[in-house]
Amino acid sequence: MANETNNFQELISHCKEYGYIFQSSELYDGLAAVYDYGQMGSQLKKNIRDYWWKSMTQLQENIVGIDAAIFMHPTVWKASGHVDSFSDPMIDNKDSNKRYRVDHLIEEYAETLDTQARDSLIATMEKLLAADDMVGVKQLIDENKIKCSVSKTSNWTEVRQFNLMFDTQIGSIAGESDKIYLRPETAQGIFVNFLNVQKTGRMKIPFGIAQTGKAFRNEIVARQFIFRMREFEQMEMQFFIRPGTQKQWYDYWKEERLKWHESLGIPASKLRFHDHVKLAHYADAALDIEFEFPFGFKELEGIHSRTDYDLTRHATFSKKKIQYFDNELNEEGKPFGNYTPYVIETSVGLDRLFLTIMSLAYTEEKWLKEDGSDDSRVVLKIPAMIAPTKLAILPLVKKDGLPEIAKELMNECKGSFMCFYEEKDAIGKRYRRMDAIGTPFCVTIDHQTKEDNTVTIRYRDDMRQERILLKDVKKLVLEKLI
RNA sequence: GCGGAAGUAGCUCAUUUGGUAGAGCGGUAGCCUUCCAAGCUUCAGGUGGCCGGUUCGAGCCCGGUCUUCCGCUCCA
Repeated sequence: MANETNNFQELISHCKEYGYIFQSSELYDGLAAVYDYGQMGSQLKKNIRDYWWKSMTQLQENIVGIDAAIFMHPTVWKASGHVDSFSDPMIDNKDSNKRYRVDHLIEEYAETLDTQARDSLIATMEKLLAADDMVGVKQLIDENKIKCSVSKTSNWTEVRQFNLMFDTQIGSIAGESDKIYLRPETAQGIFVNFLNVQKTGRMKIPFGIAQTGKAFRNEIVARQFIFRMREFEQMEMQFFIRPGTQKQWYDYWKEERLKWHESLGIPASKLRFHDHVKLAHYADAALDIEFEFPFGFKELEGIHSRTDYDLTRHATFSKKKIQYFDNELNEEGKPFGNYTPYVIETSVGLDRLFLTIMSLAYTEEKWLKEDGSDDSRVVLKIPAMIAPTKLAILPLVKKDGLPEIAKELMNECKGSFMCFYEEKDAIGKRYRRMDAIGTPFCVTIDHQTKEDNTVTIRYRDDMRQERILLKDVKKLVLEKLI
């Protein structure tokens, strides 16, 4: 095509206009950083999820899937480290508008004091933080006249606790003991089920457990459309391995996952690895697979070498033994024996992958018609394999028996893939509508169909048309969906 | 969370000092039967984001609030 453009703002509008994504509760002016998937979007999202699920379970002989609940025992999040490290007390300076983590602010100030005063201050701070005494922490800042490094003033807001986990109550009596969290990651559902799956599935290491599902984070700033939402869906797999082999498996999954993204039609030039410099508390290696979004290279999937951190922590907190007996023989001819498996995690953001697919698919095309006038279209070049609607069935006119033939074809195909029937408006207009929602194939039944049982199939991406036998339509579409 | 900007029909936008809110596209129903949106006719969409204030009168002025965008901050 002569002219193609790709614009993020246009994409967002398009997603709404054609039923892909709506803002949550839009009727009530919306809810920040929460979005709903519409009639087209939910199907595309499902198709992406299904593709992932198939490639991670059905096509893998040593990976099985589970579906753990969102609600989990509160101690899970103590064991995982989220209760302690997922919340930060913050304070803002009203003059410079600079925000500080309170502990960092006080520690920085403490560095300027002599040893004795410093240790005393830090100890006081830690005591107050441990007791969640935010008023006391604020007093401590005031008493020490700690100043902002930018504005040099002590004009502070109150200390506020930003816990990234949402909580709610379970049971009929509200109280601290009933507080449960909405999971901030799906991974823990797999770790706490490690023994269940390993034993009932008679799994042998190395093996993996896959899962897709919602997770929730109370992000302070959530932006960039569905890139960072408060409620989002993860597709992740935890791969359990023998200690010492983590480097090898980390490298294996890193390459496998990159290849997988490329299999979805994502160009290699728009994907890259980004190694984490600062590692999370549980990891001994971590990287992101980044995609070049319209707003820059950002994380699409994380690959983490989580060591035995999670299983060990759950063993400690639950006071249960979480180990695996490895019957395979080592170099000395003896079984590897009992150990706590190491874990390689692959975790994709389904919503981010959705955004990736859409930002690649969204295309505005302009060209000159034969008579010299302008023509244009907006087309979603979603890979046929995951497109929400696969085939549009269009009688050229709505009389002369053409709709009857079309409906017969509809009945033949709709059991095998998503079809769309439309008999209104000029054929060109209908093609444009199908372009806009990303339907890869359109079949038009015309008067010639009645004579020789052929139809026109029209391809979305290049608008090419060819004449095929009516009876071959279903087979041809099915072939193109692989 | 802070600062800046914005919010009028599904979309893109008008409404020149405050005086009854319009158009194009899109949608609907029909005509026409045409293989790439373009003809004709019909109809339906807005308490001007929401709440309050000033005023005889507010889409327009003021305050608050919600949402979005940009920058900062944050993102175990």
